[in-house]
Amino acid sequence: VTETARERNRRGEGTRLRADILAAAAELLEETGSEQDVTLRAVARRVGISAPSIYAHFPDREAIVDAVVDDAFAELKTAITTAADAETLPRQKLRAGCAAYLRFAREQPNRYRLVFELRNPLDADHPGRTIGAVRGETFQHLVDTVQLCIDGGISTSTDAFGDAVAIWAALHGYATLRSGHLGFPWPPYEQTFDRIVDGLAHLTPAASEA
Amino acid sequence: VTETARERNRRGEGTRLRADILAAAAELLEETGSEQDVTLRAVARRVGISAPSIYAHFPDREAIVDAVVDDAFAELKTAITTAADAETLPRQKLRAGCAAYLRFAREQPNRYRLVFELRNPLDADHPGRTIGAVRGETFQHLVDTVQLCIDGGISTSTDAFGDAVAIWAALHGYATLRSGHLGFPWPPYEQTFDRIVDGLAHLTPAASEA
DNA sequence: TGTACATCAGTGAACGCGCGTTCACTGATGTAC
DNA sequence: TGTACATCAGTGAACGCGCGTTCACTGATGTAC
Repeated sequence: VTETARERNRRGEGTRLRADILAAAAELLEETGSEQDVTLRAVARRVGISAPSIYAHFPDREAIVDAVVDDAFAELKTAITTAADAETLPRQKLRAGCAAYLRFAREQPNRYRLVFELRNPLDADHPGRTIGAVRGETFQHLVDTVQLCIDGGISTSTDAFGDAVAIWAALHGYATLRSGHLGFPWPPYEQTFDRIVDGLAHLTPAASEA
Repeated sequence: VTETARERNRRGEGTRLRADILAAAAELLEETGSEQDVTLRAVARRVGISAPSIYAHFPDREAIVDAVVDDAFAELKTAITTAADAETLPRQKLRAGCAAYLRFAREQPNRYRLVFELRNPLDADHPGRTIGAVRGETFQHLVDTVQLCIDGGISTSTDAFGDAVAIWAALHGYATLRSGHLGFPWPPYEQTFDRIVDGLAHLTPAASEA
């Protein structure tokens, strides 16, 4: 698979290559589904450069994958908060945020998986790789939204944090199983979504909303 | 890492090596966490044989991993059904089965992950690898147990299948996230378990049970 | 305006490695007579 | 009971491959004077 050679960057535009490398790595990851298949040489081939050129922008192969993960998580956070902020009612904020989460996982299943599964933030082999602040903030956003529902009287929950954990787990499991087991007779998408979000957030029926 | 050489099998006991290979592969998988690290040579090293010896028992490297997956799933199914069958009340059957599922995932997280994530039964590259009958039967066991709860009047659900899907997704998500994100401030184990099972199966409070 | 030159954005060849797989083989084990 | 031999359970060396990484390099681009 030979890619078209790319034009050499002009002076001072060396950072453009960095973005190209990241984009190629993300594509490669999404196509192969395996972090280990995102090889330095494969990335270079896709970008249209020689392999050593990558070392001007990343210290080693791992750093590329780390950067892809950081990018992906930032994108996920933006998708969630943007969707939630567009709504005003607590119930709709919660549902919109969760829907955005699932949409990201559905549209880029392998990139999603990498973020949550392959790159264990507490990987024993990589102690420096800690759970990013972005992750904490994103989860906190879910907790806050559940709390909004409680305060708004549309959730009978008494523990926003505990419910947020259950919702996150259920959404994550649904997203990964659904994209992985394509032959399973999945019920309509909305139905399972409703069961998970409404049920685990202890939402009262929608009709009761002011 | 040199392993102790093993004794040569006596005649007619060639199949014992097959079992040793499988056990070594399963261990290796559990330790490394990556299917791709279960190399033919690494397995051979661990068993204490030369690499080519494996070809007497498996046609290629992939076949070893496939066999590990089949073994693991059979084990998981047995764990679930055994736990559920030991109970008589529908509520306890459901809870015991789900608890056994989570226990398996907790004790052998990487083997569990391989079964549900890495080895997509509908992998486009391996069309012959279909979702085994064992998988269908195991999920059906969950559906049946939820139905038992409905029939026994301790669940207000009207759709055992749909609820089983949600429960499976939530358990799977909880299992994988919890074993992967060790730094997260997880609530007590039982609490999340209760939220997921009782909530998604629409169980009535335990006190109402006859 | 012309030109020497420093710098930048890369390249090409090479290294050692572990891998899956093949091939021809070996030596202990059991069996036929 | 003794022995020739077929079979079984493996082995050791070798292959070609793609990998991450290193090294010395090149040639276009911009700039100082």
